[in-house]
Parts: sequence; C-alpha cells; structure tokens
Amino acid sequence: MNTKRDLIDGLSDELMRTFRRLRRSERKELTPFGLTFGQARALRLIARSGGGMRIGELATALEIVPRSATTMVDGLENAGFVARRPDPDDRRSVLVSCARPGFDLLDRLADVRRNSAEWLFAPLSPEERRELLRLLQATGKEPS
Amino acid sequence: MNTKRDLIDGLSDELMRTFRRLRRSERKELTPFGLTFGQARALRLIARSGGGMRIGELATALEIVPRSATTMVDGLENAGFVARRPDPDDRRSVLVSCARPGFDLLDRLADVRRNSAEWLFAPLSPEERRELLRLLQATGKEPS
DNA sequence: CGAATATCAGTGACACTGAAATTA
DNA sequence: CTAATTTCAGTGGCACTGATATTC
Repeated sequence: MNTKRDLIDGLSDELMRTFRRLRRSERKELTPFGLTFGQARALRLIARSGGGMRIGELATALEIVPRSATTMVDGLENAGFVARRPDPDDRRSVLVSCARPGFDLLDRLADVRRNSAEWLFAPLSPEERRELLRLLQATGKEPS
Repeated sequence: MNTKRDLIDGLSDELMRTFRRLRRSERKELTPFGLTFGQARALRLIARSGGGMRIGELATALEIVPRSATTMVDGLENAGFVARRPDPDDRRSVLVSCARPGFDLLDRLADVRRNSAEWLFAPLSPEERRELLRLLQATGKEPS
C-alpha cells in the first residue's frame, strides 16, 4: 500500500510537472501573436465549431464556468479574432464565431502549438505517444 | 504527417485536461485545511527536506522563479506551517523548515492528495499506472 | 568589483462565486 | 413561475518582470 501511494503521488507530480512545462513553452511562443494560452485554446474550439458557438457550449468544452468564458471571449473579440452575434433562434444566447483575422491565424497557431509540444514529446517514440494518449484518455472524468 | 500533428495535438489537449481535473479536485479537498494547491505542494517539499531549504532551492524544485517562492513561503509562514530562520553559514540565505503545525498536517495532506487523485487514475490498472508514470517521466525537460 | 540571495512592488492570466438582466 | 443564458462586479491563486538591499 505504500507502493500504491507512491505511485499515485508520482503520477500527480509528473502530470503537473509535464503540463506546466508545456504551458510555459506555449505561452512564450504565443506572446508575439497577442494571444494567451487560454485564448488560443478557446479560438481553436470556436474555429472548429464552424457556424458559431454559444458561450455555454464553449464553457463546457473548456471545462470552466460560463462567466469565465465570457471574459475569455471578450479578449478574443477586442483583439478582433472572433465576433459575437445574437442567436436568431434563442434571444438569450449569443453565437461566437471566428472572424477573418482569427481564421488567418489558425495555421500559424497550429505550428506554434506543435513546435511548443514537440520538444516535450521528442523522447517518446510514435508507439509510446499513442500509448500515452490512450492512457490519458482513459483517466476518470468526475470525482466519484 | 497529418497523423503526427493530430497525435501531438491530442496529447497536449489530454495532458491539460487531465491535469486541470486533478488540480480542481485537489483544490476543493484542500480548502478546509486552509491550504492552496501550490502551498500544499511547497509544504511537501519543505517537509521532505528535513533540516531546512533555501528559497532558491525551493524555487528550483517547484520550477518557479525565486520571487514567487518568497510569496508562497509567506503564505505558509503566516499560517504557521513553516518557519524562516537565517542560514548560519550564509547570511544572504534564509532556511525554511516545516513547523510543528505543518508536520501535524502532513499525513492528512497525503490522504487528501491520494483521495483527490484516486478517482482520476481509477480506470487504470497498476501496470497502466506504472506505464503512464514512466512515459511522463520520459518527457523532455527543456525547450530545445 | 561581480555574483548570488532574498525581498519589495507591480502586473498578467485565469479560474471562482454571487447577483442581475433577459428570455425560453 | 422556473429554468436557462449571458453578463457585471469582485476575489483568489499563481506565475512573471524589474528594482533594491545585503552578503559572498
């Protein structure tokens, strides 16, 4: 049982350590584009949605509360990367969609993301990467 | 090469998602103890150091800049969990060590941490957990 | 002198809660 | 009326940079 505790402890530590390195690297490379780590993440999701995304949808996808998604969209909108428009079918809702400057950025953003991550995963073979992805995807979704 | 990009993208996404879930869960369980996620992490390291740790050492271990470690120790010290004392061998330095209330907390803190993480790793077998740990440990340490 | 150590002051990112307004 | 959706206001965590004092 001591080994079990050590294992979970180590997993927590390594998970945190690895994520923080990834985020720091990506942040640094994102700075010249005027985007933060979180904004880039949101922009990817919004662009992928095509026709437009409600704030609540975005919040769910980002796993944050809707209020926080509002602020995130504010930043992207002020920078001109996304646009808000009212939902014609539900006047409570707002649809957020990717604006032209946002679309123009997507390819370079993908490059940045890949470059930021590549050094991190470089020591892993393609098979190991797939296995890592599989294991991460298998983790639990909610605290029981 | 499209598959390669998708793989790295997915790894980044899953790594972030998994870490954030862990942190959120641990934060929630840590609240009653008056500790934040970062403080708990620092306290573990300080306690493990035994005789005392310099701020710079702690910063290196936490992978943050020394100035941020100062603030983190401030919080732990104000709460009475750690104590600062001057380094007798180097008057520029301060040694941070775990105080009695901090020691008293360690066991319960370990429980919290294990409980917070267990649901996350529950779907993984012991072998898979060891493999996940190995893969995370194998990731790169510095942006090339 | 230059280098190391810790601290002070300010800032940015980002998540949270609670309350209010609008509409389904 | 209740529930859903977004937004406003404020707060907390935590990382950063730059400047300063002290000491090696």
